[in-house]
Amino acid sequence: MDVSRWSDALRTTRTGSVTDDAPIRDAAWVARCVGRGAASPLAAGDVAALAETLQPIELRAGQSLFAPNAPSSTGVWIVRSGQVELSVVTGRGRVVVGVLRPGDVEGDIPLLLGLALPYAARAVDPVTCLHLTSSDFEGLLARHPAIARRWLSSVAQRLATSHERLIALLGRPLPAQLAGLLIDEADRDADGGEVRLPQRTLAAMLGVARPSLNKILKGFERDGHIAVGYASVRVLDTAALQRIRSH
Amino acid sequence: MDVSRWSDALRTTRTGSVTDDAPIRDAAWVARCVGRGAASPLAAGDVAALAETLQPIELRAGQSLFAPNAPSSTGVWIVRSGQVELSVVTGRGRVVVGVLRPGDVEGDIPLLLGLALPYAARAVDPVTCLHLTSSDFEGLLARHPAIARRWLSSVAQRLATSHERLIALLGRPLPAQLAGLLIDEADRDADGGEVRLPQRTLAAMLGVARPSLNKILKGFERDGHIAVGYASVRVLDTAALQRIRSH
DNA sequence: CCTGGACTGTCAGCGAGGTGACACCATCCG
DNA sequence: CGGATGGTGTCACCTCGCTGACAGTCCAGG
Repeated sequence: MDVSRWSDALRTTRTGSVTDDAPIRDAAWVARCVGRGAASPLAAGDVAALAETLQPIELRAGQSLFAPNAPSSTGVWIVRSGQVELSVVTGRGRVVVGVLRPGDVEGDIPLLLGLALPYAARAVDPVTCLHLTSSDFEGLLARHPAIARRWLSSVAQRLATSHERLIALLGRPLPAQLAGLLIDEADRDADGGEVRLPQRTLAAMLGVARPSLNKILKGFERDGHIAVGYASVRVLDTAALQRIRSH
Repeated sequence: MDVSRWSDALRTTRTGSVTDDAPIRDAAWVARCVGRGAASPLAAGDVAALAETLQPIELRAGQSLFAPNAPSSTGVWIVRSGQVELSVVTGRGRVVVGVLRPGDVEGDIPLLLGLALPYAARAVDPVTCLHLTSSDFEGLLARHPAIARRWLSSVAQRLATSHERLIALLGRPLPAQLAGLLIDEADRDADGGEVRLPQRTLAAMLGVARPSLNKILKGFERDGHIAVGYASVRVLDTAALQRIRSH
């Protein structure tokens, strides 16, 4: 069990060089990733303000970003590399709400609403995050309307994804659910089509027992739709999975 | 089957009186309902701009607001009274994504993202909506930062609700799911504790067969936790349901 | 190189929930 | 007032996925 706090994490220092442009590169990357760009382009000033406030943080595999129902907010996290698992322990075992990939944002909703998140965040593998403190985030939103507008797109996107997930889970047989999950996760993967998560986690994402999931997985593998490896699934035939997804 | 378009609906006219203050009342109501007020209070000018653009629309029970995957957006809907059901027909029957109550907003996400909604919206009972056209909505966001900020809170709230719903559904036995659903829906009800939806709809909200749901419902009724009526469930013992919800 | 911890593969038995069908009741509307 | 529509209550049968367990496999760290 990992009870480490984010404050234990290595907060990388950048005092080495006056001409270090890493902050600007990070800010530009965030500007590309968060929300839809077309709606509201960010001006140079917006990106510069981001660059000033973003703090890179490195996390080891297994380390936790925040605990469930943490009373005070820990600020806003933007994943730069690696995977972060959002999970809840319920009556019957663990449930995974989602897995953050590079470009994903977390921690802004509790700030906007003044509520605590019901789930915990844990690094699945070594992770680099960009971090905003609560006050920096509020300052950015208040002083940079373009950023606020982009953030609106970002949250809207997450809401649409969450709705799609609900639809994909409700009242569908397990093979259809799993096919949908594999398609979505493989699609979000950086290099094409590999889902690097243990079956235990995949099962928790569907709220399902691991043996049940394993049975379906092996079935897919026998039919040549996927290749199952150690803590990894590679999608070979997306079209076939799409057929299965629609029952 | 109802194939009516929203344009068929009665668009109530308000040309009768010069001193008609209904638009202002509606706008003030929207200002109270959409997003968290504390974060960003709306100025008189913001409310006035809302009042100018909000168009009241009446819908009969069963009428549809928009079809699934409608290519062009139909604008933003804010429910003033009545209930609107959001549903998808999947491989195995119908699934209800959510039910809109007074104060709920729909149709803004496709505008913000340029995507179509995968589900259909249908009035469950007679409904009054306030409607914003796409361009009016975009104008409001662009020219009124306070409204944009409030809208951000509104979308964030919906995202938090959607996450909670995922957690409440994943890997939980049906009685726990149903108890959670009844608590949430009764809580959102205007007068305390009655859920005015047919069992068919409740079943579709959980992605479950109606007989299964009926069995659990009757069990709850036998134990005195709820009273089951015609197209309605009254919650009598919230504490008992909460106990069941947590498995 | 070896050992511990985590992940995978599989099984038999069981119970929750799906299926399809049918009788009955409430409400609405002509 | 009487029929149409749609909601409720219930059943027998059967499938799917859960339970708990155990053996095999991978791999990081000492």
